[in-house]
Amino acid sequence: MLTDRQLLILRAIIDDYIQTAQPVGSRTLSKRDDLTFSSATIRNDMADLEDMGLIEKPHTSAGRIPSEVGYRYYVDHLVEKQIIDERETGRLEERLKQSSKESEILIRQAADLLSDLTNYTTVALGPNSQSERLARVDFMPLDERRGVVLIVTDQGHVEHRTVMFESRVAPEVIEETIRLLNDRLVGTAIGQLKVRIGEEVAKLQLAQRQQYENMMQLIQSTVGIQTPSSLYLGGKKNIFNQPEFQTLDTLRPFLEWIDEQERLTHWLESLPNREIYVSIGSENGIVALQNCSVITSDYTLDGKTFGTIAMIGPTRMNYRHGVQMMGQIIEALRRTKLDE
Amino acid sequence: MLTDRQLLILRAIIDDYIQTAQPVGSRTLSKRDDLTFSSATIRNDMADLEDMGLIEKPHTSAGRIPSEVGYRYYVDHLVEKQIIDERETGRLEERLKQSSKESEILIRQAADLLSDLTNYTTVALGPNSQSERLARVDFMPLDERRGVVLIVTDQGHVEHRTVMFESRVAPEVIEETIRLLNDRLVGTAIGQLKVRIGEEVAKLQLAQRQQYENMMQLIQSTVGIQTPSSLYLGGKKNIFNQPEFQTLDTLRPFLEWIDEQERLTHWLESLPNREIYVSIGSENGIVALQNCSVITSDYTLDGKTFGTIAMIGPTRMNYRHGVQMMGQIIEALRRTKLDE
DNA sequence: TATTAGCACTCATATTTAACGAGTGCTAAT
DNA sequence: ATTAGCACTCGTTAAATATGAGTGCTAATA
Repeated sequence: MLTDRQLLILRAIIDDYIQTAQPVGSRTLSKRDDLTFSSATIRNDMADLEDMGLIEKPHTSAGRIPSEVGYRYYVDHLVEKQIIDERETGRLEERLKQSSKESEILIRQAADLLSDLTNYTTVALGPNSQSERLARVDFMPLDERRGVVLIVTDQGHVEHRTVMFESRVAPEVIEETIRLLNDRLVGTAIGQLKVRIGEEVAKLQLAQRQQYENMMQLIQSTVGIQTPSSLYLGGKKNIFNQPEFQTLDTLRPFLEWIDEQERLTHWLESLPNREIYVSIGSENGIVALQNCSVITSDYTLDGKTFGTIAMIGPTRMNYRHGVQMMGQIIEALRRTKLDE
Repeated sequence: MLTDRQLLILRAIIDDYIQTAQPVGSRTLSKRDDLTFSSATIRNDMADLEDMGLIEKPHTSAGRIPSEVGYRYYVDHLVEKQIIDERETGRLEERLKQSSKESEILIRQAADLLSDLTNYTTVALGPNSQSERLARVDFMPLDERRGVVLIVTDQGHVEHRTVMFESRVAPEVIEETIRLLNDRLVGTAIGQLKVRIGEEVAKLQLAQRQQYENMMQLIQSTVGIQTPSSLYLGGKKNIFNQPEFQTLDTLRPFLEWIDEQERLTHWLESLPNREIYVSIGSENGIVALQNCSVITSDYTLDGKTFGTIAMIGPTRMNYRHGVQMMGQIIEALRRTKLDE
């Protein structure tokens, strides 16, 4: 168990280190207004904190830096649950409102806003259309042999794909197929469409089947291709200002990792669904991010579940401010109305 | 005017420097099989080449490196017009064919291929939809107050935008408006749509105008937003392997510049239309690219004018190979059929 | 018993100095 | 016209040294 003084010292070390990125020595601490003890006393406590694994020294004659365990303790015990600052949230909401009504643009704006506020890099993942429901299917012929299949979801997202016929298909067959699909499949989750179309084909009478099977299968193959959820990266440049990323050895893995859109998407999708969650250093299990911490959260837009947003900074990130800002943005997004 | 020997030496210096990234000394050159002269002789010619501004020395006791003027001379006089290697082009065509029939994906694939072949970074700009022509407009109601406007171009590109009504609009009015637009505007360049809709509104009879004006203006406002041409970046990582980008001072401006999608698009769009063009060092006028050379070219896909592709590497890039590969890729794209 | 002053010791970083060697330019010989 | 020879330049590397921030321990103090 930590004494009050040790707690005070731990907190001071982390706060100081977060600001300066330099190991913190006992003498520096003793000069702080909130620490009235001599450097020797502080040294003794520091030795204890080190024994407990909360802080460590880069080498004998340096000051101490927080260990990952230390950060964990700090985040869990010393970062007070933030209360939403109404004025600030209102201001953010206002800025979001001004940008656009399009959800896509709103998300981008939110990511940019968050990285501006914190000076860290932000990744925002849009809604995964797989879970949305079919509102309508339509088909537009382009010429004799090509056409566009349109899929509209209940959330107003539209996807389209150009298809090519093997041979000419009668317009009536197309029309009838589309009508059939609309009749039977509206309300189906997009992710299930492929299977459901297969089922519908199986249900067809033999006579119908010959007519519609080709067309249906064509559509089936197009909806099978899942469009990746939209991904947006904000404030990528910010990393250049972090002292721990001033060398290529650290910078390169980070940049290479963050540029791999697909992997990034999977990673965000695989995060456990929760409100704000902080992952410290190697906790995230990603080699390229071993010196980074991540604050993630699912967010809702206009009250509806939407996607995931993540803030990535060095392990030595300002957790207090980061968590606070993340909370504000999420709240602002939640309050933003898409229509009015 | 350059003597034959000076030409030989200039070429050797540049070839050598392109490979090693190290200043080239007279003794190194004299050991080459194609240079039979003594180091002293070479030194004399080097001094002349330096007087002419074709090469320069980083400091007194280093070898020589090519100047921008030198590279220019090299590219203009010493890089022979490449002849398309049929076998190689065929192989590239094959690899493109395998990836997809979707133009978007083909372009990405081409960019990736080009950067793999050269180890430089590639930027590809897709077609600018502004110049394509309207094939069809359609509207899909989502609910009482929202709907999706769909715009299909003659090239098969589809764009969609969600619109919100101020008040309820009768389905017949919507239908009629769409019919009107399709009747009158099919074939119009997308870039002109906004103006043309305005003209059509003006032509309406007073009675009609009251009915349709709102709806038309709503559509007008959506087509006014121009979607940016699709941009694709390939082989961004390659820059990390270039010795001239091993320091943050050089790396950072490059990465910051290349990540600015909008600026990149404008830059590519502003390039003069031509076949293969080489811009050396500061010639491109971009501060962040002052140590880079760029090989650009417009390309056609399936014979149709399509977009622009650019290859960015250090000034010390392998121009011969770069130009050759660019030629091959462009030819392969030209031959690729979109439908069959 | 808890705190603090004092001091020897450690070790990364900065500074200085010296040695090295790749490359040049010039001169004189071929 | 070409080349061998040589003094000179200057960036790079390595070793030697100095600096100083910070620690751990011990003994004095409240």
